[in-house]
Amino acid sequence: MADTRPWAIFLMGPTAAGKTDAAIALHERLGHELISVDSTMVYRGMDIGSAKPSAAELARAPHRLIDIRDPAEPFSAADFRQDALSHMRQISATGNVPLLVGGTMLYYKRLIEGVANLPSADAAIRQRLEARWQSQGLASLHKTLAAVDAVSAQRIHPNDPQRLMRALEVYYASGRPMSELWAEQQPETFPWRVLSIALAPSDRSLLHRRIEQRFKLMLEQGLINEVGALKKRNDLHLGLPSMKSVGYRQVWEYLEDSYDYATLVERGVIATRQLAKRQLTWLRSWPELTWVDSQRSDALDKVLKFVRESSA
RNA sequence: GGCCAGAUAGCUCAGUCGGUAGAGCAGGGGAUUGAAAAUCCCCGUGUCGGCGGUUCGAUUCCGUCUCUGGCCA
Repeated sequence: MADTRPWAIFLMGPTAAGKTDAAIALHERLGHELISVDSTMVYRGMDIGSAKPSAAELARAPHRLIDIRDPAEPFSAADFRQDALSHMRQISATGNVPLLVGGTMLYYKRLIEGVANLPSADAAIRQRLEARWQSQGLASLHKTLAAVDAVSAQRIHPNDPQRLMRALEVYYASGRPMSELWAEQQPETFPWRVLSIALAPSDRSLLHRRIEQRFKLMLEQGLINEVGALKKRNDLHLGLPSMKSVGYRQVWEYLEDSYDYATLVERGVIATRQLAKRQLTWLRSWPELTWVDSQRSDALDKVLKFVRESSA
């Protein structure tokens, strides 16, 4: 039976591979409407370090889900899913094609596969768990989890504070083990036919060079002032997801005199390389993915041609 | 020029009372359900600076040379 679902395009790839330029080209040439899939570009005032499209670019090619949160506010994969689905429905209803572009791979994953019916983050519970971690150690958290949710305790590594605390948070907030709530999640058919494209350089050392150039460019463009302004607000701190972002965290530490300028450059570049590596790990196992080598001079044409032919 | 301290993994260094060596960082691979640009797991052969000597055996001890710091002239 023919697949009658509307098309959606996922334009994925590691940081610094040229996704934004390709998305703008697709918007201008084929009329696709853009939805950002990026956990850092959602924050207002975080422009340079997140490599957010410029105001001029956004005017030419509007991106949804950019600048939708203050850096002090939380944003989650579940929030993303809800927002993205709503925008995708709107776009498809007008007969247009939603083009999702960005490098936050978990967001794509949860968008397609759905999320379990879990309680959302609870600051009070997290604070309590954090305090217990500090006073009694991680092993104690793992032991507690094993008592209330053996399945999750088995799955989560005892050294992984974030996931241990999340599993316990779910238990305390809902009174039920996270593994049970996961098991109740209904498998669903994603209401779009997805064309997945990975834009990435075939040569890792080239990606590393681009990452270094781009981080230095961000510093020239005023990244330190950008972070300085956020720091001056006094309500932000390194514990927030926004301030843990690549580049922001390192500049923050530099501004606190944790290290000198040369070290800032080194750490920023390293953190970005490691991010790119994790993004590539996601991509390698992504089903039905078409790779386009971003270092080819005709990479943009390749993407356009592929999209035109595949989703016609 | 003299004296002293170094020279070991891509980097910083530990170590071998003589039996060919291991941490951190970097790098690579993987996981990934309301923090995900986060968080976590796995992966360590390298003329132990060169050349001689002693020794069954030298990266380790001795000599010498080279280089790099520091101090003295």
